[in-house]
Amino acid sequence: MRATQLFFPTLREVPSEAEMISHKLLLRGGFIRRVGAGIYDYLPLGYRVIKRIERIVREEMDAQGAQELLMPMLIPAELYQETGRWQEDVLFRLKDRADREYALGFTHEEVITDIVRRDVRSYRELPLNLYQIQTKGRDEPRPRGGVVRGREFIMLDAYSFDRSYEDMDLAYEKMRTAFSRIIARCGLDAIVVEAESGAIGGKENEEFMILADSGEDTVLRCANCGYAANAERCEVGRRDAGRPRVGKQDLRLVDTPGQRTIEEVTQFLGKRPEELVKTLIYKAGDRVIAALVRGDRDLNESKLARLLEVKRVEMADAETIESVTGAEVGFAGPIGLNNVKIIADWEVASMTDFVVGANKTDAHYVGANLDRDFKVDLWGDIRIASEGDPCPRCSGTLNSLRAIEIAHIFKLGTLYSEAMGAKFLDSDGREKPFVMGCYGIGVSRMLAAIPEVFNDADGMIWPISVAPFEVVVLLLNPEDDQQCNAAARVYEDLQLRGVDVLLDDRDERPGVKFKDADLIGIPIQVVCGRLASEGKVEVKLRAGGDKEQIDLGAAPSRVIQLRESLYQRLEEKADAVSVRRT
RNA sequence: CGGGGCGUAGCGCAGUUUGGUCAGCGCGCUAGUUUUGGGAACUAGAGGUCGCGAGUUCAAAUCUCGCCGCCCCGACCA
Repeated sequence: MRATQLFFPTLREVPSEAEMISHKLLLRGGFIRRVGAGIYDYLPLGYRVIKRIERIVREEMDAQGAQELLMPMLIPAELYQETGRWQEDVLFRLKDRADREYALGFTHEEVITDIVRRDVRSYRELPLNLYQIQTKGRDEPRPRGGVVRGREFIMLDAYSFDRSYEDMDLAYEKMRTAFSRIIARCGLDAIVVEAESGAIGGKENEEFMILADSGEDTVLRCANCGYAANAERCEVGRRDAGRPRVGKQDLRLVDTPGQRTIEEVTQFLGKRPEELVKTLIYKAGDRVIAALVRGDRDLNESKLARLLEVKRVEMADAETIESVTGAEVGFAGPIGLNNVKIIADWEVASMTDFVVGANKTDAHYVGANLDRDFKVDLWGDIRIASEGDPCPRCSGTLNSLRAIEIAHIFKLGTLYSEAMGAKFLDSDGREKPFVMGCYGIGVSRMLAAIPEVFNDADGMIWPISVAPFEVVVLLLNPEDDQQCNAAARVYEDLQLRGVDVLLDDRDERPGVKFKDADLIGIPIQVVCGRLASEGKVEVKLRAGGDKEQIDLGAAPSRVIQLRESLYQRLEEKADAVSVRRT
């Protein structure tokens, strides 16, 4: 491809819409443009990267025996209604001229299950793994970071169908391998963490996380044993619990007029947040409960819901809180709270002489102690894990890291097949629901995650496997015949040898070409400049290293050698992650 | 949905406090000349419903009200 034929509008200045590094660079490099909030164009360079990522995805999915198909993105309401997901608030809903309802597909469990329930009858047709690469629509509450979280995005979604949980586990492991290899071949290092399953459901699930300070997610990892989990899910180890020490202080009621928040109360009483116990009133199904965590901690609603064996819990409204506590919001406490169940985080068990709300407007208790002043009905791990917390698996501590979630895999079991009546006849002559798994990778998110990790002050640095071009030939002065001839020769030779090469033949000054080449991050650069008069060109890696001066005739072979070694490195990386456990 | 910020030429911004002297600057773009190893110089140009609507006023980018859009933080989230 000649640069004079290529549409890649680069920008010298960063559009003010961008905050994340990858977003700025993708805009500046002419890879993407914004159409609306969370809606983007993929310009030629960006789309080239997308296509190369998709190709890697297809190769690895096919290698694991998965088959590609394509489902609609316009989904009749009835399908989502079958499983109750028509209520999901991320759904983009629309109506046709006859007032029939549809949604844009946001994930396709119902659609794929519908395919399989119609046409798969026997265990002999299993296992089955079907995937698609498709644009999804989700009415995200807050799109972010350009193509990192769009309301429309390209995703690989795969679905496995098996006759048993054992077979599902095998399918899951295969997808785990495929995903690990895909991510490695794209040059990235992922850590696999335990996660919440959210709107997809199912029990076991893992996310593939790319470490990046700008990431939206927090991962906690134990350096000692390797346990890693999304902060939404992460368990907290229990230390020193179950043996409440006796406090020294008597219980005292103190006036705290208008002091409601932890910050206000600590300031007013001259205490630290760790000396308070927060009492949160929640609705769990039709019950109201009180949950206790240390003042500086956050409650994890998913953990609380699991402990109480309900689907979800939600904060009680002001009216409920007032009727339960007999006080205005901001003064709830466990003492004298008789008609609701009290659930406490393990950590509270080791606290003494703490501050709690008094269930009386404008008052708190100080010197509160367990058992003596109130009883806890149920203990559990109900807080959000954070930096420095004890590891739940060993004696180590957890470190907190920021990350971008690039993929998520789920063991669904029979969640969808039962809801939708998708059954097959097993070898024992019985009808059974399919045992399913589902697996997603954010393809367009990968377009952002890669330069988020690989960049420098001059721009992006694409791994060769996904680069928009493998090589760029910089013709510095298109009016110099020797330079032109050298550039044409290298360009044509590389093309003949199957290299994806861009020739910068634009009528621009050398500085512009160097800057653009660096910005768009093509991994191998060949410079045809002054040295052409001596029959030489320069070859350089974008990622760094010296410029090599090479005889014109030898240049294409040298480029191909470099190219092969770059691919080699990525292959080795993929092999390393696919043998390392699963 | 809560909090904060922004909206003036393709991009980045000044001007808004104190209404008039206000349609400006840099980059980019067009033409010409010179230039050609890290975002060239000069000359001459093109380009704007100042987000939209209503109002106040002799006069509105500037003041008032309403609306729309976008970004960031939080909530939420595959």
